[in-house]
Order: sequence, then structure tokens, then C-alpha cells
Amino acid sequence: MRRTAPAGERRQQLIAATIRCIAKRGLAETTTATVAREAGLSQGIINLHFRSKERLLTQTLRCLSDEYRKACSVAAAAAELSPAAGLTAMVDLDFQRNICTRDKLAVWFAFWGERKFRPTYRRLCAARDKYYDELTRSMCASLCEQGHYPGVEPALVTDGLSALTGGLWLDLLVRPESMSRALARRITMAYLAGVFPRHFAQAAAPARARAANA
Amino acid sequence: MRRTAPAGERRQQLIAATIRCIAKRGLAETTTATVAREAGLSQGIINLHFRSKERLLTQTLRCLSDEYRKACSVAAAAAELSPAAGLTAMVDLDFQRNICTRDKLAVWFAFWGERKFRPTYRRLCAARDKYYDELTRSMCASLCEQGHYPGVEPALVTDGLSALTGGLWLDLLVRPESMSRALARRITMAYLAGVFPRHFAQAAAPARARAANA
DNA sequence: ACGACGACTGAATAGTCGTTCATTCATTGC
DNA sequence: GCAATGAATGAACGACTATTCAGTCGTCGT
Repeated sequence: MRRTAPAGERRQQLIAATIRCIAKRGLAETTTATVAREAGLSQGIINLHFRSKERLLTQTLRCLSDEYRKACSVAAAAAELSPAAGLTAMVDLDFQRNICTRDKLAVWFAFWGERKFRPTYRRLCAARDKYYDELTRSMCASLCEQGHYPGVEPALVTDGLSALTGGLWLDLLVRPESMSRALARRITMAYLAGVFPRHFAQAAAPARARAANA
Repeated sequence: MRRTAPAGERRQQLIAATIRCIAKRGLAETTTATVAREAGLSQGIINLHFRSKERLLTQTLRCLSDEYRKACSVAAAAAELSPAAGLTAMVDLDFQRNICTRDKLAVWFAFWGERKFRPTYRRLCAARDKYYDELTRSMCASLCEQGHYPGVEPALVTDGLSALTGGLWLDLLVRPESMSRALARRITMAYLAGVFPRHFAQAAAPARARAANA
């Protein structure tokens, strides 16, 4: 490895090391020393590139948050075709290979456990939540209107979908032996089929949504 | 306060202080000193009554786990009447005043964030999960059979219900301004209505399940 | 009332972690 | 080649935390 590197590159390298470190040892045992060792660099490197450990953790969270929001744009585009296609894309995204890594899930839950107590974590998490909610809610609202589901409340479905996704992520993290990304996807699509029966196939196996016109 | 107290009483007092402490400051900033101060006692008290901080935390988790499992017996009894009544009781329990406290939720999530890395936490959490899953799965299986839902897979519904509950707990903890126990209950009952439409009222307001005979 | 027991205290200890900074060394412009 | 620059190092420092233990004091049996 080159002994010196551009600052931006080093920062990315350290953030990646932080994610691996948290996933391997937990947030409680993630120290500046272990992150530096994971990156193959020395003690003081974190205080050199980030001002403090706190800022390293914040930047790590921001990195994941941005990545998620960027991935959402695919789902937003699909929603232009039809609301049902948009919701399907949203579910696909949530259980996708790149977003839904065991390492990244470990980091999300590590921060979720602490977000109540750290204003910075809370702000970053809240920004992601808000984006997700607004996107999903508009899709649900469109589908309710265009698909004629007068009894369905979009806000309720959005909250349910969000909670279900979060819960399945937790299962994927802590009980990988009894939960897989594919199963999580099936469960979520079954939920949507329960709410919007005319727009999502009840059969779950390949679970391709009938992206209805209306 | 009496200066000396029976050992069992002190231990309960310290566990209660631990829960308050974790809820107030997070697991990361919960030290033996802060717990002792929260209980109005001195530094060394934790090492006197529990052997170590580690054991205090473990016992705290065990305490919550036991409380939850004890509360489940009510739902198990309701399931004797009918599977639908059992499931309703399960949902009631999950969003009940005593079980679903903000303090206790904070503790659950604090431990969930670390359970991957601490075998003891993992065992205690897994025990609770197993109990919940078996109870709920048998209710779902009975309802599928007796209620004639050939297309519904009990295991899938159980996983979904478990994940949804967990996700709603997370919302209750970190976004109390947009989630309430009552709303969480409505969302969960709506989920059940989607899966078992003939046994759970679609209308959500007071959400009393039609505990069907079959 | 008094002595013995043991619950409780809190200062002291050992260990860990985040941060600093004098020094080393690779890179770049001349 | 030869400074000059600044990225990277790692030993040292200060702050914090879990744990220990000798001493204090309330409680209970006699």
C-alpha cells in the first residue's frame, strides 16, 4: 500500500474499517485503536483525518444514510410508472444485496440503540426516516386513490411497512439462520398483498407485482 | 430509607435503577457509578450484590425477559378460547402499559444492539424469541386450519407479526411524537385483518377482534 | 445495654481508551 | 539531487471506569 494517500481516500478507507469493526466487535468494543488496526494504519490516524472518534462515527452514519437515499431514487423513478411498481421497487431496495449487508445492518442497529441519546445520530437517522416516509406515503396515497381502496389509510400502511422492514432487518442481523433476504422480501410482499389485494399477487414465490395500470 | 435491606430487595432496586439509567443515558454511558447514584447508594454496591457490572446487566435483561414471558401466559390462556382471541391478546400484551414502557423499550434495544457480540445476551434474547414464536405460530397454525385459510403459511405470518411488533417498538422508542401504543396496536391489527380477513375486523378504531368460533 | 455480625461505604488501584505531539519518512517542485 | 512539505507514526499523557477492601455503622440476638 502507498504510504501516503489523498485525504478523501483515507477517510473512505477509515469509514469502511469502522463499519467492519462495528460489525465484528460491536459499537461498545470499537475503539480508535481497533479501527486503525483494521485499516492497517496507526493509532493517531483517526484524530488526524477526523477530528475525533465522535466525528468518525457520525461520518460513518452519514455515509450509510446517503447511500440509502441515493438508492431510493431508483424506486422513485419506478413510481412514475405506477405506484405499485414504486412500492415493489422500494421493497426490492430494502432487501437488496448492497443495502442490506449484515455489516451495514449491524451498524444501523448499533446507532439506533444510541440515537435517543446523541442528537447528531438522531438528526441523521431522522433525515433518512423522513425521506423514506414521504416517498412511501406518496406511493401508498396514489395507489389508494387510483386503485380504489377507500378503506385504506396511506399513513397507516406506511408506518406498518416501515416498521415491518425494520423488524425484518433486525431478524436478518440477529437470527440469520431463520431469516433470509428472500424470505424477508416474501413477508413484506405478503403484507402489501394483504393491504392492496388487487395490485399484489397473493402467491409469494417469485412475487412479481402485477404493476397495475390504474 | 433503611440503611440495610434484604439482599433480594436491594438487587431489585439496583435492577430498576439500571433500567432507568439505560433509558436516560444509553448503555454506553451507563457506568457502575451512575447506576449506584441513581439508586441513591454508593460506588461499590454493584460489586457487592452482583459480582460484576456484566452480571448486573445480564440479570436486568433476564428480569425483563421473565416479565415478558410471564405476561404471555394471559395470551396463552386466551388462545384456549379461540386462536383469534389468542392473537388479539398477544397484540394487546405487546402494546400494553406495563410491558411497553419507554424505559423498558430503551433497554431492549440497547441489548439488541449488542446481542450479536455477547453470548449471554444472545441466549436470553433467543429464549424470549423462541417462546414468542412457538406461541404465536401455534395460534396462527390453528387459525389457518380451523378458519380455512389454505393459502396462508403460519410461519410466514408469525415472522411478519414478530418483525412488525419489533419495528413498531422501535418507532415508539425513537419517534414518540409520531407513534403511540394505540396506533401501533391499530397497525398490527390491520396486518392481521389483511392476513385473516374473516376473523379480524377491517375497521380499526376500537379494534375488537371478532373472536370467531371456528 | 452490649457485642457480634454483616450490609454498606468510598478512597485507592489497576487497566483501558481518546487524544496529543515530537519525530520519521514518502512525495513533490525546483 | 536537494530542500520543503505534510502525511503518518507511536510513545506518552490525562481522563475515566470497574473493582477491591479496610473501615464504618446499623441491626439483631442475648
